[in-house]
Amino acid sequence: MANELNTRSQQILEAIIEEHIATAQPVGSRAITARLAVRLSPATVRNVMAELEEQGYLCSPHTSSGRIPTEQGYRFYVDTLLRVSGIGRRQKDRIETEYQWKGLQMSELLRAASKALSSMSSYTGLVMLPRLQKTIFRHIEFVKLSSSKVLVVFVTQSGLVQNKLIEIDEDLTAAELEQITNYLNRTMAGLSIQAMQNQLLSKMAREKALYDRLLQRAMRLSSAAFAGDPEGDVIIEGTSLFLEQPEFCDMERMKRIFRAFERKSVLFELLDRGVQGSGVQIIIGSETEHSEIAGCSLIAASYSSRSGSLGSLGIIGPSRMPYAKVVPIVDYTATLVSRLLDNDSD
Amino acid sequence: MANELNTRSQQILEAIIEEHIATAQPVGSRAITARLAVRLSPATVRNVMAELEEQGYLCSPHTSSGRIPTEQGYRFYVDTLLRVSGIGRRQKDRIETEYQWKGLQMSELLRAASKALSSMSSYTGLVMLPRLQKTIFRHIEFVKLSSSKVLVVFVTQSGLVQNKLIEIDEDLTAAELEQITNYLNRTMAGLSIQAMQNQLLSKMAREKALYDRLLQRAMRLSSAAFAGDPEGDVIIEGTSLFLEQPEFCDMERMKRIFRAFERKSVLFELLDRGVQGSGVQIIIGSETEHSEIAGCSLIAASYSSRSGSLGSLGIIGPSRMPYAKVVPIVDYTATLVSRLLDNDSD
DNA sequence: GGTTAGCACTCAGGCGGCAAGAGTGCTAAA
DNA sequence: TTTAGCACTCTTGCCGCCTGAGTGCTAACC
Repeated sequence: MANELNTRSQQILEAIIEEHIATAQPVGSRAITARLAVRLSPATVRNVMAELEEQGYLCSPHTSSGRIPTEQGYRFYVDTLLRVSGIGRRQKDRIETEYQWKGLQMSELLRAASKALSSMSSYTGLVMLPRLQKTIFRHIEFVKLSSSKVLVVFVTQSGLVQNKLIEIDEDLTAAELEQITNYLNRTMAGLSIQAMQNQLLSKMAREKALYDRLLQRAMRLSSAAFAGDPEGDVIIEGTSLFLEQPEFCDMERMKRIFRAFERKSVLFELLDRGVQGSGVQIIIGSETEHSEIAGCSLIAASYSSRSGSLGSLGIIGPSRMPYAKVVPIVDYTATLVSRLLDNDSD
Repeated sequence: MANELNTRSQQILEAIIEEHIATAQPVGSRAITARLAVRLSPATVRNVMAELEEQGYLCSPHTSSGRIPTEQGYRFYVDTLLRVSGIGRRQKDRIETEYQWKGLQMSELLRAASKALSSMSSYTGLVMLPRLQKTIFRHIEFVKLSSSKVLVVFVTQSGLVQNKLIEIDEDLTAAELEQITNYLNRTMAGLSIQAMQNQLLSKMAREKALYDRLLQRAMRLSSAAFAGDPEGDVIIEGTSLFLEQPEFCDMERMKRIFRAFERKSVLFELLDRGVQGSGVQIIIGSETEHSEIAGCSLIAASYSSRSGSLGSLGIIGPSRMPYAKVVPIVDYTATLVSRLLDNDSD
């Protein structure tokens, strides 16, 4: 099978996909002739469509209805036909002015980003919280709440604030806590949480009978503080927009999707894939490898701060999605978030 | 119109409502005769049903289909027919063992409660976060992040941890911050956040030209810290369960409900009504005064800690809801949460 | 007077047939 | 290689029909 598509086939495929994106209906040969720059008869278009179906780019829901793109079709479209322009000035302005970005804590900033993604794109916005493990330690503080409870607050380089309640079995004076605080802040600043944990553990192992009682306590306290990094969280906004999509009028499918949203782990895993890569990543349909969200696509881009890549954000919607419109939104939001986090981290 | 219902009418109304709750279908006279303890003919039941319709407790979707309860019907059922038993041992055990309740911070605890409510009831679980204003101040801590940024962490009596980033225009040394911290913790402990704010404001006004420069700074810093209590948040779990309800097969309605969930303010307002009251409150249909969630009912109970009522929690679902099963779940969860918060606050 | 049997009536929902419309595949001509 | 023409397919909406569930009413019954 000659898998090369000539220019005309590509143009027709593009027209079909864009028409389908616009109408959500199977598209017939006639509609394409109207869309195409060159003048072609429906019959010719039909011949090409038959080829495209042969080659797996299209399929028809039943004999004699129009064609709809397959996943392979979308993939080809996204990879080679899609021309992504930069984001428009007006959209850029809208993102920047419609949301309050300044003076937010990281978690609020990320929520605002998710909302912005959703409302700008009319799809569901997703932002994964940074994996704590990978973030850079900046500051720790212990707040004694009672004789057996201590609140640990730590702040990462990029401004993520995490707090955790830990139980202690021995009473510590405020002065001792302060000493421990100072020790940790002095020795651990600049390390990633992961490196810090490793260091703490190895120190504890190495110096089992730790001569310095205070140090010993510091070790124990802080390793308790960092134990159990909560599994990745995802901020989801605009789920109701999913219900707007005509292709999800099937309640059963809708239920599966919403259940996946609730569990979040699926979405986290998908977004996590986008963290490494640069630029906008597009995952189409079964490429997600999760049948719950069959027929959905995810557009993701990673955001970072000076200290490196932190996580990724994006949107999820039906595979029939106006990629040309949506990709710049995701792209710009990611860079905006990165920029804001950089500003915040000093 | 003699609005008094005699015993038999009540029994029949009860049977109709319970049958409808079980089947989600309009119920006919025949089905009722089977359900009823006393032996009655369908014709008799029909007569009574006609009366009940006359009086506004029932209505029929169209001539010659069974009857369904009106809101007034549900209201009567809930007020006078419903016999709520205590929670069963098995359910109690399930709530307590299926979730990790110990050693959680308040926000995690409340999320666990929302999940538990949802999974126990098979409806959507709701928990409102305490209004910060009403909670009792316990401890404040300032963490200096840079020359212009300070992280304020404060803890309430019941263990709610709140942090906020504030910008400062003058540099403060660590020692100064500590002095301010100590001052605030000493003078403000035990006050409600609201009282504290008032006190701060009045102090600032009274002593405009404050002689003590440090005190002046303390005032400014802390009033910035407490400014802008975020409007009430609600933890929602199990929204996908809403899709399971046969009465919401209508996409339009579903969309409206999900939009309300996203905005949260509607739910917060409803839960807030439940804060004052004691015991379980039931809000049915249009009593919610929000058309977006027409046909829904909310079951709520307030939770509290030693320092007083904090907020409320509950579930939301279609008005056709097994109240007898659901009310004890909400009730028990509220007392469980209250108990756990009490344990935590020492 | 309350209760019941009987009966006519109503209405939703399912099913089959029918026509229209959209779209295809194929063939033959340009 | 493209196109016009044509037969064919399949969905969709519509109409009418029937069935079943359920009602309201009336008249008989206890």
